[in-house]
Amino acid sequence: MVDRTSGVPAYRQVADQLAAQISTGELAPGAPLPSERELVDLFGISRPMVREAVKLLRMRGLVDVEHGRGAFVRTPGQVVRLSRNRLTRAARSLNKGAFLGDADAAGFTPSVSVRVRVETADERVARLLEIEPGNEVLVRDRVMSANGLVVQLAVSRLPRDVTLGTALEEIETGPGGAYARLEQAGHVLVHFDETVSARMPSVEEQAQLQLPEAIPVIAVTRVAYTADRPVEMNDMVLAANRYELHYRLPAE
Amino acid sequence: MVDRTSGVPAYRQVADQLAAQISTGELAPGAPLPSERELVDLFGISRPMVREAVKLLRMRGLVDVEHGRGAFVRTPGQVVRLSRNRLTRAARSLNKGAFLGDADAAGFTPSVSVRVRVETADERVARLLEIEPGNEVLVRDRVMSANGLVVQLAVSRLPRDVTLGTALEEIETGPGGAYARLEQAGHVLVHFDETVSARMPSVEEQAQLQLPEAIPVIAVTRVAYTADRPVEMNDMVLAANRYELHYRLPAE
DNA sequence: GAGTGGTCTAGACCACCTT
DNA sequence: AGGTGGTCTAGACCACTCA
Repeated sequence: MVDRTSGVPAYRQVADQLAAQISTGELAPGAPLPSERELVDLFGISRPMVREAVKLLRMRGLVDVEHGRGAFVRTPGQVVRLSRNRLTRAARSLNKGAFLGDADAAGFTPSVSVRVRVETADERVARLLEIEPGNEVLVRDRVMSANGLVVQLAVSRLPRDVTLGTALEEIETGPGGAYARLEQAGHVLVHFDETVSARMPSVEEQAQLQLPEAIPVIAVTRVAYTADRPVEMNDMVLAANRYELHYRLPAE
Repeated sequence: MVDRTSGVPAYRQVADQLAAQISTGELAPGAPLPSERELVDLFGISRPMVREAVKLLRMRGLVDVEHGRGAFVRTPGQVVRLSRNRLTRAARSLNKGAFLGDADAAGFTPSVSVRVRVETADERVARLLEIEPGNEVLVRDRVMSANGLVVQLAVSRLPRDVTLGTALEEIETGPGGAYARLEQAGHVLVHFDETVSARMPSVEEQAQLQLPEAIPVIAVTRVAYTADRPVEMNDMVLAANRYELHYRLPAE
């Protein structure tokens, strides 16, 4: 029953009580919440207010609702740690690209679908690749899956003059991946810049990554540099409930 | 007016139409949405359904609602880029710690409130610091503000044997910050490990960081290592609408 | 005081899942 | 068939903001 004198909205009281039961384990992961009609009777409030309470729990990521079945305490998924320092040449030469390498390490069956196209650089792309807006860039649009589940989206862009006449314009870049082809073409990589941010997914990303509610995405933009200039940028989008990023920094 | 035959819920149609107007700029950042009663008349649906539509826009981060005033298109804030490679010794010796250094770079007035206490290590802390669970750790709990606004939470923990009898147990660690004191005490830092993840904030974090709706936090756990062993771990929580992290990785 | 969003009721019917 | 959640109505009153 809710306390009508406290000034706290009834639906918040219900949400808080259920949240407390979840955090104590009284409602364990996977366990069903009482049905909405049951909560109506239990707390003596109307169904719209019960639904408001459940919606709060959904937004906090505590509960998943299945139409026709019920509401269930969310079970935390397993997090994969991505070591970003794996981009180094030694590690690269061993495998066919960063993602397939991670697959070996984490023990899942990877698959990648690639689309290749040519675009003209917009303001942001031009700035990151240090070229003129409107210049041609090769775009490699990739959807990475693990065990059939989409887990990562990546779009990489390269100045067209770097890719012309190389396997980088093909679907299959060959052994060692895109970076190997770049170095083969004389573009020796010196360092990478990675910019990491987080945000809520767009509706398209949420659908593609099959994200539960209240799960943000990690957006990583990586730029690969030779001694002279940037030769590739890569926009990655990862489900934050499945990934964490790991960096090792020297104290120098 | 909504299309009753499409099968798409009325509140979604309203949300999508408003979202479209926002993305085209017809409703510019800062502009007020029509009031709920106006939307009732405009679309011919009930107020609960109008509110459902507006709630969707809030959850997508498109709109901020102010009680008694109205709903307004959200204005994107300015993002501060944190260069993580600034932890290197050369950069460190120039300033009084990472946060105060960032303040200089970004041109804001910083302030830090610190609380110091002693705890016993739980399972996670023990694992990261490579000590026994139950061992004493010194905890430095910090709230960082810029221009009076809380922008960062940080909790760092150090094995007690490292801090005993040093300024690390004081509120003020002195010039160069905590890392300078560590090295002064003979703990020469060799490298840092940073693990980056993202999630929705807890209710406390949301309040403390004054986060708008639908803004995740970036959680960074940094561990500082000497040649022998870890000597500090630092759990940082950043508002994802205000920060991005930048890492530079050598291609080796 | 008039307008705004916030809370709340008591229903109705639909869509989905299970047995 | 009988349970679940999803959509929807037509009201009411409260809390906040601004002129």
